[in-house]
Amino acid sequence: MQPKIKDVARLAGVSVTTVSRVLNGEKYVKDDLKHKVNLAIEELGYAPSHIARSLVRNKTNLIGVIVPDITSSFYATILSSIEEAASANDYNLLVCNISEDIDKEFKYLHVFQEMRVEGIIIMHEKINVEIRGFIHKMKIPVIFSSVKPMDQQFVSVIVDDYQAAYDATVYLIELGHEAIGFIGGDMRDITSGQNRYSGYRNALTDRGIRIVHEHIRFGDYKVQSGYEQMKELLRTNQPPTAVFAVSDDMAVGAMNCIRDNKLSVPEDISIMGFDGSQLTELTRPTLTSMEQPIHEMGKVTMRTLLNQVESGEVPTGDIILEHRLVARESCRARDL
Amino acid sequence: MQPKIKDVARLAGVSVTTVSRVLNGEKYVKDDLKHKVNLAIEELGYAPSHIARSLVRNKTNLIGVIVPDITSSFYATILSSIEEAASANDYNLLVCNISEDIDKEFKYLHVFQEMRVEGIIIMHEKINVEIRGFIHKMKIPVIFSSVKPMDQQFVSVIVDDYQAAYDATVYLIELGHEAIGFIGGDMRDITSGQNRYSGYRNALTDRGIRIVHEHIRFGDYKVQSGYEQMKELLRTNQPPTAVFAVSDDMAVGAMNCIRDNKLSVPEDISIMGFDGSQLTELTRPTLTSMEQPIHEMGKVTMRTLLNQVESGEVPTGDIILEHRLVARESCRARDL
DNA sequence: TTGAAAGCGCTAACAC
DNA sequence: GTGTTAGCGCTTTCAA
Repeated sequence: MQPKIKDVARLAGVSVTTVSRVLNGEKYVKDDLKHKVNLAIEELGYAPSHIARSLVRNKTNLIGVIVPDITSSFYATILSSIEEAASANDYNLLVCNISEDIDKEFKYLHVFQEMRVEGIIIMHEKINVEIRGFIHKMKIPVIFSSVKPMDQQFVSVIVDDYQAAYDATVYLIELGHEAIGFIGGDMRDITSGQNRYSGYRNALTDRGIRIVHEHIRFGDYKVQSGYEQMKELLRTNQPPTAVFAVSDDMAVGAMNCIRDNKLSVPEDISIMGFDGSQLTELTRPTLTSMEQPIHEMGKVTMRTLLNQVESGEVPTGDIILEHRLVARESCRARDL
Repeated sequence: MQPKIKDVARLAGVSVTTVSRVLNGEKYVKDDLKHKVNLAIEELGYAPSHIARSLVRNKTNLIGVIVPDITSSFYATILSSIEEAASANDYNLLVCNISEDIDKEFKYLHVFQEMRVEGIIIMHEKINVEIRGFIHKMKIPVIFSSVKPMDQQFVSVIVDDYQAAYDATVYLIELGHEAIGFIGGDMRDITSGQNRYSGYRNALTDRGIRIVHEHIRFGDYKVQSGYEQMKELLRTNQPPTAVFAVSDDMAVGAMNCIRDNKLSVPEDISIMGFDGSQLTELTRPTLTSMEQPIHEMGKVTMRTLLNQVESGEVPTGDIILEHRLVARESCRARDL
């Protein structure tokens, strides 16, 4: 059994209050007593119980995080900067990795509530009615990072998906491409999926390029689906000369598919990714990508949430971060 | 303020004891009372405070995890299976991502102690004397996953690094390679680094192949260092025809370096990785790798730790999992 | 079957 | 400056 404050008090020959005082760095403790107490603490290897403290202070310093897939470089990077910001502010992270498992998300939200976490970060937008309702009832500050659920009540830290996709498409157009394929995300993803798709379409339309339905496919953001959707694009009568995949993972899948079919990136087909994950620099050719400021996204998410937790200020709306196209080797001007 | 058990009791017209009983699924509660209580719980949106429970039950259901780098696919994958196992057993994870920052590790161990976590998983072997001492004093079950610190007192879930490296090297030898380069891990890594290095050396020696010092380099397990060390290997008088990198990340760096120098894998140089991370399937050519059973490693780690937590059984020694060479495209027989 | 009350380890009035 | 004591929200004897 761990030593308690009482044990320290006894050993130091003072009251528990005094021990509590030195523990919490209060003044009004004579130096010699303070010294005795510290000695006792040291000797016993005493560490105050966060549990008991939380109970009386009504404060847990816990933040719950729900990640859809921690093995994805994109989410792992956001998570790492979230963790960094949390740690710097003396908050700890309760992490839940829900791999597509909505039930698990629901279960964890309950756990978060029981744990009395002070805030929740969700990086996942497929929340159903049940979950939506539960979140509202919980009355714990919730913030979405890198995703935006349909519910206008929630605040998200995101990029302007529409504009980012628009810009990415324009970039390909300006490289001379006209047959530009699209590998979108799940269209049930209420916002990112749809907004990126609209950005792509409008960019084409605005530049007077006809939309070819055959060239539009949808995956699930993962490598494998990029591979499969690319396979379909290659099967079309007139395969595109450039493809915009709305995640780097899918872009990598697409590149691999192209290569496995004895074609080359970017010689035969240019590939544009989305996210700016670590993969962009790992592939050969390196991947041109419409990047989200991943690291900043984590930081801003945490900062905004903690601000709400500590000062009660509810953000007035979504926080839009700047997207940025980083040109690497996977896209090039179309041969004319 | 969240509703408390008292509120539920009042609303249901029973005592707190009764509420507690239905909360904990005890018998000896008449059905109608049980029903009333559940109604009150529902109406108030009541969730029992895990904090208060922990205090009285002296049980937190918390496991602390220290990951060196969550953005690495290898650790992320272990972490995800650890999380899965934890969740399945109703434990929650407090995650700390220490990026090389030993102070942060120390800080987190303190936090873990204050939080009264019931067990700690560490995936990092560079523990210093101070940390070692602290861990021993803490008296919380600690288990190392995928790494083995020098201290014999700790138990690790690992593969046989020596044998795995030996087998990987033999594989390359049997493909006809003699000039086999080695990109090792940090040799200050007391065990994995050294054991893999010994495995490599002994395999060569046992097969009567001379060890070429120029062909031996050391990185830090990350992509970038693989790239740089490969650059050095290419600069040698007689570059190797095969290279064994002791992490997939370094292997990918090495492959990229080779490609950036207008050479081909495996035509000019074969590359062998280590770990079996997701990268192996993402690269082109795909990466032959001496794989650790990553997923199982997480599961076994958690299972062993929970067993110790719940039954007090201390594992008698390290738990060695099977390594497995998975041949893909990056290695091939040397042209003679 | 049910309830009263003690106590988990700590903090924070309040009193001295 | 220091100590006494009443809770924080729950579980768990013990008694009824």
